Amino acid sequence: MRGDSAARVTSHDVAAEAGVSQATVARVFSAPDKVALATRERVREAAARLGYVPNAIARSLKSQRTDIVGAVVPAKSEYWQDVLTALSRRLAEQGKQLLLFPFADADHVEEALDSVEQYRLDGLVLASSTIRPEHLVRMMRRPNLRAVAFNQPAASGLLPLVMVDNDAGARDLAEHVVAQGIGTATFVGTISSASTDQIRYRGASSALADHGIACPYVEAGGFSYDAGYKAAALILDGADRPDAVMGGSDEVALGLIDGLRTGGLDVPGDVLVTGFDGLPQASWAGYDLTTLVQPIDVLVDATLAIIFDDARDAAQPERIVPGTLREGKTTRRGNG
Amino acid sequence: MRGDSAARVTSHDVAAEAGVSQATVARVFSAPDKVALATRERVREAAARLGYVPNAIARSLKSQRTDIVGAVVPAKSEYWQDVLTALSRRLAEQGKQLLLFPFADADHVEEALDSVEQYRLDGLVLASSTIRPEHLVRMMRRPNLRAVAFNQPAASGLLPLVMVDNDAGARDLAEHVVAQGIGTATFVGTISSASTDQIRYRGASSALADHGIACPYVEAGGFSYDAGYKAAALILDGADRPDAVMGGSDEVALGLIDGLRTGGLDVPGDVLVTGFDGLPQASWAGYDLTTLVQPIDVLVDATLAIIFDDARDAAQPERIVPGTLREGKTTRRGNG
DNA sequence: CTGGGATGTGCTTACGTATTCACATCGAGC
DNA sequence: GCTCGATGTGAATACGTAAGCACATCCCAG
Repeated sequence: MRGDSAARVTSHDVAAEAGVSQATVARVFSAPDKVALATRERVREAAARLGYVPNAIARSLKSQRTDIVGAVVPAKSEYWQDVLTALSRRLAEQGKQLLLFPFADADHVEEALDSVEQYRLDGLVLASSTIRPEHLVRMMRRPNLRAVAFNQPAASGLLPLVMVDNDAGARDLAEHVVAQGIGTATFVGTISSASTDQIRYRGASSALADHGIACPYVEAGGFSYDAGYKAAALILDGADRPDAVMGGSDEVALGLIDGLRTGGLDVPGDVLVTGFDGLPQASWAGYDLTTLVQPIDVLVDATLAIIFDDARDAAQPERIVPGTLREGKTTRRGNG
Repeated sequence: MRGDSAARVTSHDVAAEAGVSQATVARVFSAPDKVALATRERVREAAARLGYVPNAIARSLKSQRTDIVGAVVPAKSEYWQDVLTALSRRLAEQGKQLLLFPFADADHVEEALDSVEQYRLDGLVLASSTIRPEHLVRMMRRPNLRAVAFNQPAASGLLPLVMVDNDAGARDLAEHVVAQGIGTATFVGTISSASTDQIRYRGASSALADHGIACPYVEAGGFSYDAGYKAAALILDGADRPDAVMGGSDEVALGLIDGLRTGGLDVPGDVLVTGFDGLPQASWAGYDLTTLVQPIDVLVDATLAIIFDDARDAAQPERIVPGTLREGKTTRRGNG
């Protein structure tokens, strides 16, 4: 009466128990309508009695489909955690799973991709604008793997691409702060080599330029709250303090707000602040940040559509989805 | 010259290219030291030429090991996202992967577990105190699957268990606020049926009782910032406002702070607030929350040790790890 | 020289399933 | 009563790898 009674039950065992062939058992679980009702029930009962569960590994080997989508993402990031949550939820609805390949920094992407290639995934989401082009090209070359670049402008032309309209979003934010009547502005980017960062800065600075406002670029050096917090010192120490500070991401912007406030400035009284992404935290009452909200569900759906739609011969799709301006109190001048 | 040149390269192809047997190719990739140096290099070169990558699916089928650990977690939660980040990072270091089984609410756990059983995972982390005992028992019964309950006191005796010392942590927080000289307190729990919530409340209220302070329980109704924010109204509307509010989790506590401040109270001037978990956001300067920091890396290591250590016959391990009190300004009375 | 352990490689099989092919059965139409 | 299509089932095979076993070779102690 040891606990190993249920050890390793296979479709063969069920077949013996039900008095049918293994092929019939397999059909009951993968194409039930091809089996007569009476047989089907007999098999189902036998399976239940034995505690049989189909082996997904063996199925994958045979069918060449894993029902698993991989995601290569930075290990630490609020934004990507939100994306992954949405992605895995949507996959679960389709009976598929998400396999995570986190990387600590750009130098470790290589290792993550090594792992990716071993699993024969149905699809791969390449996240983070810090993944280098050579990595993208490598994934492009893998047969039978649909890789999609997510919010990664640099992938344009190399891989199917899904992203929010960073340029338009940055312009919207810039126009919004201009409408508040600012005279000077500074853009605090995340990491200047990131392609999203570049586009956002270009969009914002060019929109500001249209109104005759210059917009120097300051690099926070990371995508994090801490990077933003520290970058606030650069603003505080600067010769002339800008009327508005545009953060390259919400995380940086939230750090900026706290850094500026710690330095004695009032936000939005002394300085307006904007973010980008639309994190949940940006809506927290303590911040109520003006930001560009990414429609994550739409982006995720578009990504999965590219992975699973059978239009294999279609040209490289490129889906650019507009974001939504969220007006918070960090750009509300005065209290009236 | 179509792109399918590299389609489906197997160890047999490499064997042919290198003039050896398939077995030798397999050995080169799984036990290199069993192959003569010259042969090894010849095989490696042939593999590189053909773009061969070992098939993890086939390997798993043969070796009965997937090198994949699953995690059943609530889809939306800051805390669990932090845990998953730590877990996946540590797994990646060991060349293993994390497969995500998120569930929207307790009613959908069943479906997640159905999926879990199909993949022959090396181990499973059962998260969230909202998973019901019957689910735990079900996983306990699966052969060849090491399931570990993570921060889920209710699993005690059913499954190996790893958790922070919720009771001691809650007591520490209570003692700390008592030391600030409070006279009354209220505990705002997350969901009263959650076992962590019960232990934390009991620990806090019993420590307070030792000092003659009563501690009513209020349920926020969720694990989120929003739940905490709304619960603040209950405090504000209450007959006599407590000197201290202890949140059942950091997320709830952060919501509480903003809710109380929106209601016109000063934190910590009018009310002290504590949390529990030690989220990164709790350290943000805008909040600087006093909380109990969970040593997530330690918990994760303990979890993986249970999954991968071969002491299969050992009694159900139960690792209870102490947390650390983090003193922030939300319990710092006065400014001197 | 010879016997025996060490080393390196090939042959073969098994992991558990999905699917093709063949075959048996059955009902309907002439 | 016989043929034909439809339906249900079984036998056999393939997916790509790991590993046990057998065997050949080589080196060194006797």
